[in-house]
Amino acid sequence: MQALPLLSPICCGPSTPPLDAGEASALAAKFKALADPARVAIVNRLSAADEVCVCDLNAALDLAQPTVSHHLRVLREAGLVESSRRGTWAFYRLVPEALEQLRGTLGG
Amino acid sequence: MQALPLLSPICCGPSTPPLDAGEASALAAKFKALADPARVAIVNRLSAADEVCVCDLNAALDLAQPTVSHHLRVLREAGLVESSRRGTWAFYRLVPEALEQLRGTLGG
DNA sequence: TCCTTTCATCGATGGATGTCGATGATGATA
DNA sequence: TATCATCATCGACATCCATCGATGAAAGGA
Repeated sequence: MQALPLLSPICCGPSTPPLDAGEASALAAKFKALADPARVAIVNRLSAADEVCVCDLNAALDLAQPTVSHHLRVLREAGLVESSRRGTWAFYRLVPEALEQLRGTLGG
Repeated sequence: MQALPLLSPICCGPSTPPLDAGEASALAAKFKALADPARVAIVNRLSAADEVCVCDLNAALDLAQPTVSHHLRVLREAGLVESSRRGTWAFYRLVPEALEQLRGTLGG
């Protein structure tokens, strides 16, 4: 996928078609992954360490374990985080490039 | 509101409380405003001009007029855009500081 | 005054989403 | 093997949200 500047003028005259629907949807999907307080909190915690055990998130988030698992899934499917298992534990970490791309989208 | 780095380590030990719930909600609310393809497309169009007439958005977006009005309201209440009326027409423009703050939130 | 245009609001509806208890899958341990 | 801990999935439920037709408000023109 190419760079997707929202603020850089890749368009528009008054009759120019809007941002390609597929690109708009893809971008919206990533923003949607950040559109929940619990997921913002998760990303915030992940940003402070290389990886974080799900058990720590469960302890920190004041939400039921299935709920945390659901939010992690949303973030994972959006490509913002990735996970790996070591033994019984699952560890999650950010995908910095994904956040950086989203950041680039916001201008600059 | 202070800077809200998601990627900058303002926290966390394993037992550190998560990002303040209020701040997480406020941030999530702004991301939620961008979590829809139509609103991404609107912001994209606004980013290409100082201001855009609602009539142009109606023409460009392939959505019913009340739907566009709804999305503009969401963006307005999130503080990402602002509007003014001149005669019969309403013009919308971005609030660059709001987008810039959101951008700062994503790291960098 | 009457009509048209522009835009916002209202009300209804179908679909998406957050939440959690129950259950399942997998690995560690005794 | 039996048990326990960790985490994902399932199913149900309540709430939120995108969408649109109908209507209202405000301004301009005939």
